[in-house]
Amino acid sequence: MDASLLTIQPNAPEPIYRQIVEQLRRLIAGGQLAAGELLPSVRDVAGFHAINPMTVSRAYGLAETEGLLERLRGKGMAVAATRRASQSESQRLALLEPQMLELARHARELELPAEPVLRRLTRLLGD
Amino acid sequence: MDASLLTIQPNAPEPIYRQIVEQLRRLIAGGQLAAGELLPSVRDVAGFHAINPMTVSRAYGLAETEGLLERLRGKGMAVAATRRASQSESQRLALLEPQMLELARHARELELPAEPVLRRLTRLLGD
DNA sequence: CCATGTGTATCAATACAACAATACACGTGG
DNA sequence: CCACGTGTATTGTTGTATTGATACACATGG
Repeated sequence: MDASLLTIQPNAPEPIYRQIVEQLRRLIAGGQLAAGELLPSVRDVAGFHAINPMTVSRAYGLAETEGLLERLRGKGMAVAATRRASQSESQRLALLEPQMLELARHARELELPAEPVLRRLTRLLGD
Repeated sequence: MDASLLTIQPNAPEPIYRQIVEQLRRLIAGGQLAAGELLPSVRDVAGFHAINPMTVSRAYGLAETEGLLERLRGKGMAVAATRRASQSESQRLALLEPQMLELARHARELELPAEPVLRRLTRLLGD
């Protein structure tokens, strides 16, 4: 994996270390990061995105606690071996549930019917 | 309008004052809050939701700066008269755009095809 | 007139995120 | 062997944000 594959928005309200963790969670669940695959070093990621190495380290540490990554001493961090394959579609869909719930609530507050929302999302999902 | 119509989650990462502002923006855009309608006082909202009155005041102040509300001295805050009617459907849809973009990005990271996402959202939108 | 209800200015307390600069322990690989 | 590359613990600083407690100015309305 290359450091450029991570999307980081330094100005977002979401803290950087959490952006990284949640992005890793999705990339692993979706199978874009295979089990055993080596991640870029904290210094690589920090250098590429012009952020502090300790911020990346914090993200990696949390991801390890969560069971997403594992430490290979002397090598770096790798996708945990327990993540043998990408999760089922329904499991991955469940990860989107909170966000979809919030979107539905906002649409309701805007008095928006389902149809235009779905139409716009169809385009955005590239279908 | 009644203080109970506002949904507030004190434990959410999103700060309370911003939850209020954005909710007002949508309720006004959707027409659920008509122009001229009087809002509940800061102390009413604060008391009902067990939060600090200053937090509500801050939200009201921001909403006024944004042109959503206007101050009626001695009366309280009311929906700005300039908001004569609910916005057009496309304008309201535009307010959802950032959230829909983020959802699409996450779905892509999860390698989820459009179909199951749209199917689930169709249910959530109550259609 | 004045008690009551508005919003809010002000100051303080707290928490958090990010950065900076080191230093360290460890394993790899030439 | 040993230079190098891993991640990380530590300490301190900075900036920002959120919330809270208090007191105040103002207009209403009986």
